[in-house]
Amino acid sequence: MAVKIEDVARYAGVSTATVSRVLSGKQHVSQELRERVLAAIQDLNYRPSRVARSLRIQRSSIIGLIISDIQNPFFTSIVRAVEDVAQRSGYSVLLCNSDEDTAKEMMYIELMLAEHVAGIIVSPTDSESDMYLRLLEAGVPVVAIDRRVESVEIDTVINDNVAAARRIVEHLIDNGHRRIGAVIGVMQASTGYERYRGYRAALEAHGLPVDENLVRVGMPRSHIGYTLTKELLALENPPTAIFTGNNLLTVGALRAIDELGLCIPDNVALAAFDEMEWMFLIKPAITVVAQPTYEMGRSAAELLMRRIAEPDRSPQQIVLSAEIKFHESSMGPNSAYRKG
Amino acid sequence: MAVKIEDVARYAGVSTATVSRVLSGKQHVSQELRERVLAAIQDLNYRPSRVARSLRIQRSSIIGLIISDIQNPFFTSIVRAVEDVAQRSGYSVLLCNSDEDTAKEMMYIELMLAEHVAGIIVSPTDSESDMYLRLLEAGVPVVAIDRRVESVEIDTVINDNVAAARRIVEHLIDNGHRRIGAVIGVMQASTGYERYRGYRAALEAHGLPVDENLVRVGMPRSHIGYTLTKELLALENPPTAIFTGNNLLTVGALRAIDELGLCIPDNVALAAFDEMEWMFLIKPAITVVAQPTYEMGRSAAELLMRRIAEPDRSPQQIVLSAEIKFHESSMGPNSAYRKG
DNA sequence: CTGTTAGCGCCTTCAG
DNA sequence: CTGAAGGCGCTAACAG
Repeated sequence: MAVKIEDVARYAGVSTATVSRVLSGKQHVSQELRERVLAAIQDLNYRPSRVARSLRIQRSSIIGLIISDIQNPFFTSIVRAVEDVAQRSGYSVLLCNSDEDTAKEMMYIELMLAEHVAGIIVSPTDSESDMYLRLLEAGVPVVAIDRRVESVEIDTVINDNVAAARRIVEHLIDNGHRRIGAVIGVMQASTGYERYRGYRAALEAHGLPVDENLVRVGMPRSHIGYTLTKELLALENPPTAIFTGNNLLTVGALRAIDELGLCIPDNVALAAFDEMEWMFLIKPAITVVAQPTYEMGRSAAELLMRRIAEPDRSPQQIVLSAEIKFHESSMGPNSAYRKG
Repeated sequence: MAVKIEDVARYAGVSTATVSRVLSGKQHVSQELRERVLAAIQDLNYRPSRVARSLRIQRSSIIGLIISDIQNPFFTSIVRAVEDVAQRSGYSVLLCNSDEDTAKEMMYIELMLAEHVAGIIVSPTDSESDMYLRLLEAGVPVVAIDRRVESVEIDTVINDNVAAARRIVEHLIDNGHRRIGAVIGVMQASTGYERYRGYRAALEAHGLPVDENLVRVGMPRSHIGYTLTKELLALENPPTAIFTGNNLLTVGALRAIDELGLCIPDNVALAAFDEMEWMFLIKPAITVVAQPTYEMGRSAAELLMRRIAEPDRSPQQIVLSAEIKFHESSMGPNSAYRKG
């Protein structure tokens, strides 16, 4: 091992500068020398040290990605998208899980600065932190994803949760539902609150009353979804349709409905925020909001690449819209979907 | 920006060596100087460059993780586990998706060597490649995860697929099933083949015939699972139970069963390899093999840490066993689960 | 215990 | 178009 640029230069009978120039391809090198160098690289199986390069040019070929938890299916697509884009542009991805912990997130940011990363994509834990200001001052391109940062103007890519929730609830309304329940995530995360707002907006736009008794809020865990759904369906006058605002809540809702021996959508319709479309695969009768998570990651990564290439542009906010998916047949009046 | 060790040294009135020693904590520094240095670090907000350090010591604080696809739920837990362990030991994780593509995997390995990573965890695409031999020769610790490498003796952490598949099929047999179908992943990946072997072993151990007509093999995609399951259930003499060897295949199988209006487990029992236990959450009547994916990742990462600390030990194979999960009620002697 | 010094491997002016 | 030479920021001998 340890074949370095100097070895290649000596082997090819040129200077290290020439080898470097051939490698970068930025400057002209005579045909002959170029070939000799290329041959030498081949012969010696030379692999330029990215570490040395990073030190020299004061920037690594790594981009940092900070999310709250890779085990959250929502983020896996984002990670994948970021990796795809990064790879295509010659960058690698350093992955960190912040667990919604501000201190951890700060630590990781410090780490990335120490690694001289070319840029950072972060799903911010704290919308008010001044951490991001310091990052910008450090001159590192940063893109926020999925959530807004209030304290600083920063490049951001988010999903239009309000509109998506509104559209899916309107879809239920269009199919004749008048009593629509909601099982949604706690409101402290902006996403939960925004989806609740979308739900309300849909009802109000259609002149339907908002019955707070039909709205159940809880931590996004499947057993919570199960309990809340059972509560809704046990009401004297239960909803004919339920909107679930989160993947895990949907899992629980499905179990509850199954257990009660009810059919979807004949006995009760279900419309869900579903990052993975897994629920949809299993029960096509469910209407889902397919969040453009991959798109979000791609968009964020591409924006970051642009910022790395040309910094000092004014920050940009990209708002993506989600897609509603459902089986035509399963929502019509004569749906044949049966329970076994 | 750009506050370096020299600045700290000057500010504290010491040499860079002293600062370095304080930082590493490896050597003794007088109380007074140590405090002056610490204060200087604080005052100047000094952040040591990991890049320079990596170049100097010829090894970065990064470990590489190569999996086929982070979007595969099986790998997300592994990634998370690796990240947890790495972080605890002061390392970061460089994540790469090989997409089961040998060329891509090789490229990533090259990349990691260029980044001077401290070690690599890889889910090998090709069990016969000599790529890993070259890695070992390069002196970089490597741990294979989830799949074996045949060509080289290498540290490995895998799941006992044969035993797990066998046990879950035996569980079906214990509950009275005699005609058990299998929907499993293609055999080129060691996991698919091993699960098939486990299936056979269970049948043979109980003196049951292996009817190859009841074994369907395909790519691990949900629509394939759907088709294969439909095929099985359309047989003149269909199986009373089905073993699915992969998460996505299970998704498809569930849809097929649902669509045919069949109940689990009354009409047809389902036993599945299920990394996420999602199927289980949705339909508790399914018996699942809960693979210890997080454990696998943790185990692999810890092994790697050990190898980084003390290389030149003879390779080790760690085989983890999976856990069978099912609802007592649905499997008990009086349960509807029993056949006939 | 502390300071001096010589690189780690590469890029990039600056001369030629 | 090419080569020589000086760091990038840090660590690890080696002296003192």
